[in-house]
Amino acid sequence: MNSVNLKQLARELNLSVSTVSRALRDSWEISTPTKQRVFALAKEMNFQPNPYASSLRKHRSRTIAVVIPEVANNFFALAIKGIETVARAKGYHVLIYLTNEDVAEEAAIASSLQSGRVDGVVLSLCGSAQDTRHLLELQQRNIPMVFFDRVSEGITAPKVMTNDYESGFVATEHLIKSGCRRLAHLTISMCLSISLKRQQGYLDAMRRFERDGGIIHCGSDDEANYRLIRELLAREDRPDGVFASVEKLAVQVYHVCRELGLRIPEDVKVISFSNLVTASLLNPSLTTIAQPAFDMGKEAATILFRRLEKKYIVTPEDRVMLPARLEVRESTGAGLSR
Amino acid sequence: MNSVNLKQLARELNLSVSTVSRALRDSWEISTPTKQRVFALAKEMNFQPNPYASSLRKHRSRTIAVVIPEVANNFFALAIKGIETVARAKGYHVLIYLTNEDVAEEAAIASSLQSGRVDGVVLSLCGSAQDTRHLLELQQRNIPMVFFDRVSEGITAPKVMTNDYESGFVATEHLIKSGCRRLAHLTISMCLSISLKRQQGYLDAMRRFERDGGIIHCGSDDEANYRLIRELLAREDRPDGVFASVEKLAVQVYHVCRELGLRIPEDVKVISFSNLVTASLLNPSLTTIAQPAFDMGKEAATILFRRLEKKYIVTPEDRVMLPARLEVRESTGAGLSR
DNA sequence: AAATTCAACTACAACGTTTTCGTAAATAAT
DNA sequence: ATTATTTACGAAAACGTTGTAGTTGAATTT
Repeated sequence: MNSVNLKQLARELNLSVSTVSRALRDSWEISTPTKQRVFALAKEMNFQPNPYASSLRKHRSRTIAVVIPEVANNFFALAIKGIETVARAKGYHVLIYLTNEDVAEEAAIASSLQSGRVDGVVLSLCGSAQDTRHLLELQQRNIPMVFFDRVSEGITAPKVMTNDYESGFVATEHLIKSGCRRLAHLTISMCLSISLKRQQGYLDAMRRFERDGGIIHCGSDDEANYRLIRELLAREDRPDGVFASVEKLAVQVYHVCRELGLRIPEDVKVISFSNLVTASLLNPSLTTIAQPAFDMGKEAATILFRRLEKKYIVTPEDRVMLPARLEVRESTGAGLSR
Repeated sequence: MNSVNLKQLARELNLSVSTVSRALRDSWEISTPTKQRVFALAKEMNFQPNPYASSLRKHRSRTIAVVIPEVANNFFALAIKGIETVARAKGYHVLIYLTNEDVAEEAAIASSLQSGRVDGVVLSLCGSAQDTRHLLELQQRNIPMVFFDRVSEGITAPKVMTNDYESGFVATEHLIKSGCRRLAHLTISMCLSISLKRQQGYLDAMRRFERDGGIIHCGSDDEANYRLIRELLAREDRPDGVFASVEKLAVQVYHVCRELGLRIPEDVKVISFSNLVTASLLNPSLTTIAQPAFDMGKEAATILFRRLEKKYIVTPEDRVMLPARLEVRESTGAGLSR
């Protein structure tokens, strides 16, 4: 426990508690010599104001929450880094909550955040069935929220996202232009707007270039996903191009291809949304759509702080779009020389 | 703001604030019918106790801090997941702080934690020069700490670590038995005990098997590291076996080898401490020493909570050792068939 | 019948800050 | 010289919860 408090400082200095408090906040009501005495003693006694007393009194915690589906994923890890960087620069603290892609956990977390523990929330939705009541309740408590990447269309709040539709289109187009005839799209959720947009980009590109192909609906169970992908690639009429909406699925495609003896890119071309640092070192290197994860985190946090400082008014159509980048590599046929 | 509080509940129920408080904590002093009335109304009004008032009064925040060098790294990401899992199960909240491998930032964070904001800290040291005064100060404030992976030898606190010396020895031995004659060890810090232990394992294995080789001291500047590694591998008498102490450096070895046209494992064999999920998919797949990151996080958090519940007495030599696993893959010559 | 115990509640202070409202002395304005 | 203003501080009331120390009225014991 930190036991040095204002009262002790005040006693030692023959001042009142309020004077010491004001002096420490550099109030103009306090004379310079007094301030100096207070600062000196506070430093000497290593005074640290009790954040809970302060939060209680001021109704502000200088703390935000980050709610994400998982952390062992370079995208979210980088986003956290972006958020934490901005937050610490602003003197805020960052609480982290993992939903593990489970809407029930997400709801429990949202509910616990109604207590006023945090001044605001940065979040990315989980992929399981989206009932957003728990988030609406948070919003009704006037706790500002900012979404990033996996946004909710049903909630009026700032959203930081990538150009998912275009990226889905471009990814598909790239597969087609690399010579694929039968495609498959591996998606992670039918509830997330980003998934639907990527999927729509895929479908539109397919129609535009008159190709065939289906959509495989994967979930959060890795083993089930593996079986689905294996089944897909073991079929007689297997696709010769696979577009994975998240890197986890692309990794599984690689494993399945190894197991089935399929060559990438000769037999199957692969492209994926991904922020893997090792994409270029994979065998073969993986063509990716890389999102600016760190910047998305930074941007989301920046918007949140602007809201907290009341310098920001939320409009219904309030979104920032940070574009993803296509990085062409061997898995779609580039530089086949080995 | 959450404006429904005990006072409002009490007024509504014609009870005193203290009775409502006790009823909600299910005290035996309150009759069952009263409790039921209180519970019912609390639920109806969606009452959430103010955590800051409670923390102020009880001198306990039900919050812990996790202080780590970085998050965009599978080891730390998994450790966070382990910590968060245990913490949430215990009803605790997790604050996250990134030191970015900078001891000054680490000190600033430690200092801010002296305020009593958290009940305890789980931490892994940064790799830059270790002056641990800031941590000792935290300890003097009676804030329990538990180290994991990058522990401090100078501080009496529980430590969760891997068998770094043995792993360093085994990794080196594995390179030697794979046919390497000239080795090199890439280390990240001369201040971290884990680095020194891995290095000592390397040195002892070298002496034991009578091989030559040096140690390259890398830092936190990626570009400088790249130059160091490039210089090492461009030399006439370059090593034919490289043991990287962290995955970041192994990835750079791969890049340098590409650039220089060196073949792995034919020209250079590579082994690294790493938790990369894609280790087996790299070109060639990377032989790793994998640490049980998730379990280390869980274990560290578990110990911390035992301390917080006073069910734990710290002894000077208080450490849990979770063994790392050697995963042999192509980068050290296994299964050369492609 | 008086004293004791007990069950079920209430009053109030405390936790450490911040903020509102004063107030005394010093200075300036009239 | 009197009043107004300014400067520099203090007293006390919040913030919402919890713990200690009562206070009832009823049940039990003596």
